[in-house]
Amino acid sequence: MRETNVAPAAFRDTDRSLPIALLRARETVMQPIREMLAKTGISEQKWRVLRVAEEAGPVEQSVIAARACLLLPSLTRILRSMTAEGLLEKHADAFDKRKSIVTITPKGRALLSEHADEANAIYQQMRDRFGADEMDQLLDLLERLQKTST
Amino acid sequence: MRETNVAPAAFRDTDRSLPIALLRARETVMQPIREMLAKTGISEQKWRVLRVAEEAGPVEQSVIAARACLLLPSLTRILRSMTAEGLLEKHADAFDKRKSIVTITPKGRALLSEHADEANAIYQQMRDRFGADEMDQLLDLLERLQKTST
DNA sequence: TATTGTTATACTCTATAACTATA
DNA sequence: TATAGTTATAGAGTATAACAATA
Repeated sequence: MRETNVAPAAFRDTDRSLPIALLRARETVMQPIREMLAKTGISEQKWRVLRVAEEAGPVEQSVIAARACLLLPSLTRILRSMTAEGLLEKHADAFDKRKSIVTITPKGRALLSEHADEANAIYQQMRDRFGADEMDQLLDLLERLQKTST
Repeated sequence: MRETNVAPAAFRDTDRSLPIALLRARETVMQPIREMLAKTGISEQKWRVLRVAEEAGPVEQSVIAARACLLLPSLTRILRSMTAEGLLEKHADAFDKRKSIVTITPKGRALLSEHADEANAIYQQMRDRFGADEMDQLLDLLERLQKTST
């Protein structure tokens, strides 16, 4: 199946290592986005939380943590500062008081809106360079990977 | 071009956001690998450095930093502990004394070899679930993305 | 002057465990 | 007993700037 060369460790090239390839691709893709976020003063993680909160509507924290790829203790801290900034609101779930439901505020939405054009322009430029078909294929495959792994 | 809905922020679904999709995919893919690395006691970052050092042969630190997706100050610290552990060696470049060349040691190779089978088995299982064609397509697309972005 | 790598620093995230309160 | 989230803590990475040595 795999060819075992004279080299002691029989690994694929790192370009064909899925975790490494995903990381490198993400670093590349994030570069222009980081420049944009630097201007907003908001961190990558907070940006993800905002995106997820806007998309998911009022949801419990665990859902946000999972979808924004953050651990709950990290999210607790992040939410503390984001609610203080007025970007999000938290309130206890009426049916299960253990849960706290997070909702994006108008100010949070406004922050997203302010940068929507620039963010979409960055995406569009990447799509143009990479190719629209390739971009769609890549996103499809990433989505399918998630589904098979669940 | 893009449709502006009633919703204030006109963003794609986060599933179709390339940075978020890449991050989620990576988190999923890393799960079994993290379990493996936990047993070795080596961190994700060190594992990447080892993989890159083995693949690239003796190279200067900047190359390792770029290929392992680490900043130079982080790499400096990581290399300090990895050379102390005897996994890597560093020596000044003969032609350009500013550069320091990093080389993997037999002990470093041995560490990789010890886990090659398990790592490859994890990869194979993922490939079986996801589909061999899909996996190849995904890796091809990620590689092409890197090239167009350079 | 520019480049390679180191050091210093402040901030943030990660990972884990122990804890509170609800269920 | 189990679950949702918080707190505490240790370790590590990020990001930036200032620096030393070399080119």
